[in-house]
Amino acid sequence: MELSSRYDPKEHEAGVYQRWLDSGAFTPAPEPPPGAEPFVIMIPPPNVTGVLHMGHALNGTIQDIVIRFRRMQGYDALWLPGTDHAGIATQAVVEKKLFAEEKKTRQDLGREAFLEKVWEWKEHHGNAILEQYRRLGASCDWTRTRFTMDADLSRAVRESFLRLWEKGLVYRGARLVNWDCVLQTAISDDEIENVERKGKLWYLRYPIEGEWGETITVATTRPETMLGDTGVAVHPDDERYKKWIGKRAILPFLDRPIPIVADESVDPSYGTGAVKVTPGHDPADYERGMRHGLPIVNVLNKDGTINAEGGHHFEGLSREKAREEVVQGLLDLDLLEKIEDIKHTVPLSDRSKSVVEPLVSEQWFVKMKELAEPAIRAANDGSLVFRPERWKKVYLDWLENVQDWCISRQLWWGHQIPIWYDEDGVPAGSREDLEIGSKHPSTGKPIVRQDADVLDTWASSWLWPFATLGWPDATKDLARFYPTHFLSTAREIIYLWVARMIMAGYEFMDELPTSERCAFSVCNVHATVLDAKGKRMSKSAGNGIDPIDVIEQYGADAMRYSLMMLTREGQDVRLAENRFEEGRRFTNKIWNAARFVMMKMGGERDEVTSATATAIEDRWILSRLADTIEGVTRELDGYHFNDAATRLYRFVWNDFCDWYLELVKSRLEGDDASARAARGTLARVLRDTLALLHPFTPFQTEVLWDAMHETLGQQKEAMLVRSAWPDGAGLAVDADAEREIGVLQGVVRAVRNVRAMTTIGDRKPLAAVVAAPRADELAVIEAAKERIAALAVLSSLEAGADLPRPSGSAAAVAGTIQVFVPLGEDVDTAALRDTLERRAQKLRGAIGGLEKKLENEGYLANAAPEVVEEDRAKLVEQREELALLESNVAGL
RNA sequence: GGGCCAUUAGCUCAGUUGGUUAGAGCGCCACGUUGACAUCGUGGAGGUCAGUGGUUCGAGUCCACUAUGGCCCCCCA
Repeated sequence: MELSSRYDPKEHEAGVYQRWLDSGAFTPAPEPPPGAEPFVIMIPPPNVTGVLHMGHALNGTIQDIVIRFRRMQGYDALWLPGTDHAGIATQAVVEKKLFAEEKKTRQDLGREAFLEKVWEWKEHHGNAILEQYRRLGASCDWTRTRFTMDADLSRAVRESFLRLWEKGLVYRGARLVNWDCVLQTAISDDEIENVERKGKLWYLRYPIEGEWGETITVATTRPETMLGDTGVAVHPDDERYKKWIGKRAILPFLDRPIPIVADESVDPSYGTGAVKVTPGHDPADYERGMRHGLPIVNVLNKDGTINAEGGHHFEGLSREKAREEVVQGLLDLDLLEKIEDIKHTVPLSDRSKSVVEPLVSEQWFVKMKELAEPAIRAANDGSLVFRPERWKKVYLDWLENVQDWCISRQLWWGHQIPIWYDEDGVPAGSREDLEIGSKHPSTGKPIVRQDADVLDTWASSWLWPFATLGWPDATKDLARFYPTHFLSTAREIIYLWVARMIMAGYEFMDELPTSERCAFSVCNVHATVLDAKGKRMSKSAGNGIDPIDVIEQYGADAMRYSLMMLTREGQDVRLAENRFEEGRRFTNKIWNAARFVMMKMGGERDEVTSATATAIEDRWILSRLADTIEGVTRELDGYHFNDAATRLYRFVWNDFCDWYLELVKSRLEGDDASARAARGTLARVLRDTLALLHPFTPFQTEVLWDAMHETLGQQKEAMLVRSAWPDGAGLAVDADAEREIGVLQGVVRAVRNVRAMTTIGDRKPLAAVVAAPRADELAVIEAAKERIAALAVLSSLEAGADLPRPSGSAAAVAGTIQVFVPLGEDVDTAALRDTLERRAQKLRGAIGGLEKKLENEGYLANAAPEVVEEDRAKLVEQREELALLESNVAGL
């Protein structure tokens, strides 16, 4: 195979991905291989309306690395993909489209026809984001792709709802909920964003009944809600108002007498110390109203306009208009005491960005307290581990204070609540659809309607880990792949999704032993991707980087590698587009190193192991490889992606390319034993390196894997995606080799150092003299003479224990070794002296510090003996080095 | 009000249980390269580790407080 000198991802990515698909590499074998443990990841299902953003790219890369690593390790690995129907978001998209194209609303079409439109949209556009995951290289089992509105998942949703209903954990009640007036649905607390805004505090005067001219002043940020007031509350100990407790105020405009009650919850120091009580439109007032038996008056229509309860003056006005009118009206009646400018937080709906109105309405709720208990236990007993660990606290705080979950939504797109009513409104839950007119199962009266609401989207996604495997049926997949092992997600949905999945696992997988019901055992909370200025990337801010653009420009592998180099353990990352250069440079480096190895494979080669290798550089690189395999495996086992990526980077670039390839080049020409061993070593290192890199850069390594087998004339046992993770067989860490190459590197660097400090230049061959007083080091240098000469560009190398410095030479120091290099006529010795003197000065500082430390009795008494020993040895070395440096300066 | 995270080289970030002359990549400077790679090689300059105080023989690392930036929860009618 001819490989171009640059790696061009576009040339390969699509083809490689297709070959993976064709080979079924991502799909677990029908029967698990003997002894293979399952390893399962469930993708956080993106919204069907979604477009891949950097967060997806990051999280997709993390999951793909884990699943590819486990697959190569021999696990029965499954990464199950899918999408979420995303009730509000999807309905909004289709409604918008419908209006833009046909000027129709969903009501114009009616429920059934509208839902057809949504399905139509889903069939056309619903797979876009999954296609984008493929571009990333995601090794999902696409044959198991699920959608939360699929028939089987819908059945699971219905089953779970009815089980909770039958257990009494689902109830219907009139409750204060957060109402989105634009989308006209209830939304949960978790879908609200509180935003600080400038606002006003209006002081309203309410006349006291039967006390001519007396008023009580209340302060409010929402004057229009006074139309729904059913009381005024003051603190029981507030001297100013004690006299009014038990009396009634008269609500302006409506002339409704409302009681003045005493309530501990009122803060006498805020506002006037008197609070209007609007149980229909304020959560705190709702509580107060309940305590004092105050009636609930709802003055808002579902679209946020004032209803008949608000009186004929205001009926039909929008919230904003009503506010103006109320204020003006009070002004006219001289009942507006004053207006203050304040800052306060306003609840906005995540979806519509409109101000959320608390209002009382009939909704379905799930009792959460009981469900939360096992989920709390799971985190405490280690069944569920968070990475980073600190998210455990966030998770527990929420669960320990969890509120009942408002699970109904007034939408059309979603799982309709499986409750039917007879003519008296008696509900019946049913797993099968009940026909209108059929008999109610308990009352026997005709069924007249199904509950019109649908369930919150999370009511399906909390079942994701097992509903996707066939639950409630006892399928083979469910038995084989549940519980799952690794979940990676964004921090925003720890409450919304993560906690609920854990709860659902314990609640619905009750046939399993408790210890196996935790839906997943590791929850990885990945980094948030910020832009170069440290702002969150978001569509609305327009500061996002499109991963597909990055893939087009840099390649998927480069993007993946860059992301792994940049993000560490969930620490937020600032990302500018040029950050992807790093990954591109690295993938190109790998490409060219592999290309070089293959070019040199033109002759015989021998199998080489740490035990059979003789050449020092072969022993060394095999030692480095052994260490790298061990390290990368350990880091990936611990989900330390950044550390694993960094180790690979160092190994490939520094050890292999910068040193090993340079050292081995000259041996590759002939066909002698040395050349055969060199080729064997290269082949071994390349094979294992490609395998280690594969989870990070899957496309490129697969291409090179192919090319390598072709070049080596080997029968390929499998595509890389299905090949075994390197086990280090025949490799061992070789401390002697590492030390010896260290000596060699020191001498080479010393020569390069002199060249760089002078104007000698890198190409002029030099006759170097090396003084190495230590016998072991001298032996290494003698043995590696030719290699050192090649790397340092030397015409000759004379080495001895105590060689004198040739006149007219400069010296560089590597530990106790001195390297003398002849200086040309034109070398500026003064500048050289300055540089050396600066180094000597730095070293003197270090030595001074060490000396002081070693004279310190406290240190000697308290520090670990080996630490002290190390410092002593270091001091000796540094003194020697300094002495050498000083003599060099003097000898210039 | 409560909590979490960050602050280390011009930029983006490492620095594992307290003990190296505090590191990497980019950028910068110098030198080099028609045989794997200019998406390259070699070397160099550049940091009072946000501040103050404490614990300790010893603090980038542990504790307290402060400052700046960011995030989350609960609240004020």
